[in-house]
Amino acid sequence: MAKQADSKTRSVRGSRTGRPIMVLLDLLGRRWALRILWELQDAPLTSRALRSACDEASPTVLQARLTELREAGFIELGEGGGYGLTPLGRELCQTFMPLHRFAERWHGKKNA
Amino acid sequence: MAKQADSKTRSVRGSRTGRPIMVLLDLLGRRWALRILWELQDAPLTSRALRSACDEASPTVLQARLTELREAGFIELGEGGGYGLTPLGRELCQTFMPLHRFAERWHGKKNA
DNA sequence: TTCCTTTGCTACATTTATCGTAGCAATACG
DNA sequence: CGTATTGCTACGATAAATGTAGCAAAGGAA
Repeated sequence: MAKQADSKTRSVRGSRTGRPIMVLLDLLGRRWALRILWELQDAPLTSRALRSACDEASPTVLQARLTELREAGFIELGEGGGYGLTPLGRELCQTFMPLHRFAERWHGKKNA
Repeated sequence: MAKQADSKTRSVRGSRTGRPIMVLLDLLGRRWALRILWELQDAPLTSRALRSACDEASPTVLQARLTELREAGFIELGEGGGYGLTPLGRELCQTFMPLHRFAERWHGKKNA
């Protein structure tokens, strides 16, 4: 019931050095990855609720990102269903929290 | 000598709400976007040096990201050539700095 | 001038990623 | 049984990224 691309054979894509920061930047630089983490900050969401939160992004990509982020240890699938951040994932999101304030100021400057 | 896609007609892609944070997450969630900002942190780089720093990514995408990040006001093309962060871009990078430490710890936990 | 190098940037064909719609199996309720 | 959820997948169409090659402009030498 799973495809679950082999994380050993799958190349890192865009980061041939293997340096952790590059691997991370590459992983987070995929479509919807940052957004997914962002949407899970407040509370766990079911796959379908997450899809709604992400502007009805196609389930194909969402599922792909979900699998990747799960393999990375940032999110997990709860027992009663629904995706949530792991402690590690929560740490990661803390790093991006200031981004919100930045985005607001940035938007202001653009329309200045 | 430029194409410079019209930033008024181009849709936001993946963020139909228009909320600044979503626009930002979408912009940064494109291939090589985060990496480019990261590589420019230390010092300005020429387009070719940047390409080398980014594992020889294709100049097509790099040029696309460069244009987008420039329109966003995060980077700029210096007079004597070479791309560098704007003050705003530097602020943005400050947000991602802690990511480096996180990446190291993350890599450690993965191979635990 | 001519030659050589480097700059930012582009063309084009191929490959990969994502989209959008539909639907599956499993589970749970009635 | 039906009906509604859950996570997840198939598949054809479209958009994005790759890899190789090359352009025009600018700056040195000679």
